[in-house]
Amino acid sequence: MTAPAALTAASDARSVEILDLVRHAFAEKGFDGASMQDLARAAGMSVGNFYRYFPSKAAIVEGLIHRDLSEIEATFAAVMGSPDPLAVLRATLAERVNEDCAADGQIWAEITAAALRKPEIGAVAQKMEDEIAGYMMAVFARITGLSLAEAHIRFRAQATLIVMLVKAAAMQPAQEPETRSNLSALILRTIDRTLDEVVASALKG
Amino acid sequence: MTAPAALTAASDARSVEILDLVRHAFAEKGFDGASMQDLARAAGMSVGNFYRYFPSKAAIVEGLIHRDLSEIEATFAAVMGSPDPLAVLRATLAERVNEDCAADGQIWAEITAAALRKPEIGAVAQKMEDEIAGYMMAVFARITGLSLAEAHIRFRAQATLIVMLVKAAAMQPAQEPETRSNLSALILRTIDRTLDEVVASALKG
DNA sequence: ATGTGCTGAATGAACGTTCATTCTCGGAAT
DNA sequence: ATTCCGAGAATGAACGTTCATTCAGCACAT
Repeated sequence: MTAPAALTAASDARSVEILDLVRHAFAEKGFDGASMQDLARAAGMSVGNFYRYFPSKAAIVEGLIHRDLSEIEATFAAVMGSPDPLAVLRATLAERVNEDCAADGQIWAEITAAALRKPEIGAVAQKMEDEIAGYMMAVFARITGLSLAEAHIRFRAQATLIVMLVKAAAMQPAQEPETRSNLSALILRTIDRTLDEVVASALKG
Repeated sequence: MTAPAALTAASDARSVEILDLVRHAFAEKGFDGASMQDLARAAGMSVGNFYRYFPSKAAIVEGLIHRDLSEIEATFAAVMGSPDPLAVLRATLAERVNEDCAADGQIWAEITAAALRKPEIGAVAQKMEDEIAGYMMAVFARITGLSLAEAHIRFRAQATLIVMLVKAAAMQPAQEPETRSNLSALILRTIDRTLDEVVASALKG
């Protein structure tokens, strides 16, 4: 039983490598715009071999989403593991909003559009956003001392808004540095206010 | 000279009709996903004739953007023309955030993605967002009594954030009605707070 | 007859996907 | 030490489809 397991593990590791190589090409040309030939070339292999790792184009998008999700999962694990989760959450969000990652924005824009268009991708993307909101609400529960269920009832909108803001910030096109930094600052202030509201609402209610 | 002008005018009117017919098909299949055959069928005409109105796919996207922009222009004209611009602006934004127009969200997602990918579309989209922000800043100048130039310096980020929030709200996927209305309410509260900040900042400084 | 507006079949390129084939190479047999 | 084997990695040509774009020809008004 070790042989097949090892094989799958090796293949999975390779898939992750391929996803990293392919990501840029996908972001640049879009879901329908990037051909399998393009993607195979980006991965440094032939078309046929490429199909051994991803049986379809949609599978690549799903792979990219899962990869992003597992990164975010790790981030939230760090947040939850820290002694001051709220501060770490704030810092993490600040970093994400301030970093000028055009590539991430491009691919998120593609995924957002594809999610609204193709139901199979929409389902995966929806699940991802739900899980992120779930992590965020878990942090809220931890901060406020409320139960997870209570936090889900009270703070779902806040969690969704924050995710939405981070996504929207990443999808913003390139601008003059000053304009951009003013906007980033305002977005961060908005996020901070929303977090303040979560804390305050818990103290009151 | 009247003949060509009339022809162009008639052709422009027809183009607008076609854009309305085509919009839905474009939103459903995306920029690369929608074929010229699809679009011609949606417009109720032959492929060849369709090319007489739009010589390329990018031209259609530009047309859609211009059409949206002129609608928004009219909306802002109404805002500026009213005796209480701030109240009308608030009401207009509330309406836009609450209306569940999945079609608009889909096409905005497509345009956002295409804008990040194709520079020619990005330029047009950027110009559109700049103009919208410009209208909003004009409203801010009117409300606060500041000069247009001063409003541009002070409130560009606020204007951009509000546009961003409205766009993001439209691009949100379908959800349970309660979740959705909670989110809409929070987004509106965030917009209102941003507008409050504009007013307050003007009183202070 | 002449001009005009429109059609939809034709064209060649490019698409996603498949598959017959070749290459690579670690270890079993000699 | 040499040969051979087989399994999985990799190839790229081929398939049927669909794409954007063009244009010869039709109907109809003048």
